[in-house]
Amino acid sequence: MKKVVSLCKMLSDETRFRIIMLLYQEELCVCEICGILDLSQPKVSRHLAKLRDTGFVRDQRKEQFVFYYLDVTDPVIVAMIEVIVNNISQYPLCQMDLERLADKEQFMQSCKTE
Amino acid sequence: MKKVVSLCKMLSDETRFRIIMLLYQEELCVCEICGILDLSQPKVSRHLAKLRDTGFVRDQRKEQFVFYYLDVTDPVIVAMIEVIVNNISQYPLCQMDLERLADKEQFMQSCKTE
DNA sequence: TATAAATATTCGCATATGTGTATATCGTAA
DNA sequence: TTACGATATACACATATGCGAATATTTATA
Repeated sequence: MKKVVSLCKMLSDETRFRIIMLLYQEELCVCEICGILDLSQPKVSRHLAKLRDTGFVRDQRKEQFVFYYLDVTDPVIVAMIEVIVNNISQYPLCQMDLERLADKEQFMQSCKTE
Repeated sequence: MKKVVSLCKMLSDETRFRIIMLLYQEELCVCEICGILDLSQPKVSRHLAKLRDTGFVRDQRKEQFVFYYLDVTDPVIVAMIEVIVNNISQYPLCQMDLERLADKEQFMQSCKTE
């Protein structure tokens, strides 16, 4: 129960909500997330830290970048997230994020992943 | 999006989480909820007010009692709640609540619904 | 080794949140 | 109309949260 309530807390902030939806698609480094969401790096970084501390994402360094990826196994947690993912078309902001994700190279002015 | 994020905020407090699970079953008056959850009346009342203000429950007076009931129509919201409801067996505290709900007359020391 | 890019963390602050206790309100019954 | 039961609200307080700005840290590279 703690875990579901905790997931809900993570989803109850718009920025983290968007991050979780993005990471559901694929792992991303911090600067990619900043670029896609168009948010400041400290802001993104702090939310990622919170997601990591509560155990919903993990990070892995690759050369100069730190990649974050979803780490959810509990079926209820997964199902909750998937309800949203499967209805993402209802959330224009998130859908824009996904479009920017598809085109992410275009939004990386700070870092050059490629 | 605001709405789902807002639902998550409502679910991110254990007391409200339990209340939502109860009200998914049936409408209940404040003193029944207090009795089942074994929590103080002001605490329950304040959480119900928050749920009402965010539009997830409504209330209706019947004689001396105020009954609260879930008012969710958005399919995503419903689906999110049902994910939890359908897995309620994983959450002992909520399951106890449901057992007490089935037996609710037994826990009404303050008010006498019957 | 010095520098720059990527990321994390600290600080100061404003606001939000949850709680117990006490009190107010409202409807019902006497 | 008074009293009581049911519910809502106010108050005071402690803690949590989110944020921008600045700074620290880490890694790769010149």
